[in-house]
Amino acid sequence: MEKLDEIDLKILRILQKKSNRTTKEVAKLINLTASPVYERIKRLEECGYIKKYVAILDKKLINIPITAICMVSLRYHDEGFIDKFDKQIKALQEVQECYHMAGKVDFFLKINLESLDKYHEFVRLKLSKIENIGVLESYFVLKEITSTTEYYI
Amino acid sequence: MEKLDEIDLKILRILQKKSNRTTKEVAKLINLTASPVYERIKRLEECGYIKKYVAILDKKLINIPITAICMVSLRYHDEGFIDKFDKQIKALQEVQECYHMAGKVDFFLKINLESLDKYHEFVRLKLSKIENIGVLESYFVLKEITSTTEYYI
DNA sequence: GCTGAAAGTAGTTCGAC
DNA sequence: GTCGAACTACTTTCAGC
Repeated sequence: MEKLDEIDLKILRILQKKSNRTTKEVAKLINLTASPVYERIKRLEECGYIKKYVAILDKKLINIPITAICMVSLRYHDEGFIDKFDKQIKALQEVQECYHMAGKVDFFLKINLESLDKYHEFVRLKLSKIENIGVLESYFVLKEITSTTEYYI
Repeated sequence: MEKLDEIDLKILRILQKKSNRTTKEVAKLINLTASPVYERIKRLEECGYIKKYVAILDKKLINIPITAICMVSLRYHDEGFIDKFDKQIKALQEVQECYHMAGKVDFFLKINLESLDKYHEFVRLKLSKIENIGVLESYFVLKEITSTTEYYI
C-alpha cells in the first residue's frame, strides 16, 4: 500500500475514536457511500494500519482500581539478561505496558491491580523473583488526567 | 447491575482481546446461543463495564515512531495550579496518557510523535509554556516489550 | 475510484420454556 | 436466563460509469 490519502486518514480518525460504527455511518460522516468505505477499511486492516479492534473496559467497575508505575534498572546489561527480562515480564499478566527505555532507568512498567496489598504481593512474589534487577522504584496513580489509545494524526 | 458472573467475565475477556467478533462467534466460544450473549453484551455496555470500542492503529505505519515518557513536577502544589495543569495537558493532542502521581514526581506523561525534532519542538513550544513546571525529565522508548489495553480479569 | 442495487449474513426482537 | 425462529439491518459483491 502506497500512501494514505486524506479519506483514509479520516476513516482512521473515526475508527480509533469509536470502532463500532456501521460502514454506512462512517460513509455518511465523510460524504461517501458504503462500498468505497468498506473497501478502504478492509485495505487499512490488511495492510496493518489497523492492528486490531478492542473493547476498553472500566478499570474501577471490574475491580482493578490501582495503577502503579514501576521503574526498573538492571544490574547487568548483557543481551542475554535483557532478553530474559523481556520474556519474564511478558509472562506477568498484571503488566499492561512495559518499555525498554533510553535514560537513567532501563524499563518502565505499568501495572494494574485490585489493591495495594496485591501490589505488595506482586512485587514480593513476582517482580523481585526476576533476577538481575538492580533498582526498583514504584509510583502510584492518584488520578488519570488523560488516557487514550488514539494517536494524533 | 449487581455482580458479574463467570459468563460475563468470559465475554469481557473475549471482547477486550478482539471486539470485532460477531455475536454468534462469541456465543460459540462460550457454548451459548446468540440471544443471551447479545443481551449480556448490551447490559455490559449500558452499565459501563465496556466503556467503548476502538481501533488500535500501528504507530510506525502511520508515521509516529517516537514515544517519550516525561516526568513532570510542579513548583507549587495548590489546587488551582494542579487543575490548571490538568486542563492545559488535556489540550495537547500529542499526550496520549497523563497521570497525577503519588511519589517524588507529580505527573507522568506519555507522548507520541513523528520524530525527535518534533519532541524538541513539543517541549520548547508547548510543554515549557505551561507555567509552574519545576522539574521535567524525558525518557525515550527504545523498544516496546508489551503494550496492551487488556486487564487481567 | 465511486455509485447504487442485489445477495448474503449478522444483529436484534420476541414468544415459549 | 436461555432457546430458536422471524424480522430488520448491515455487510459484501458487482455491473455500470
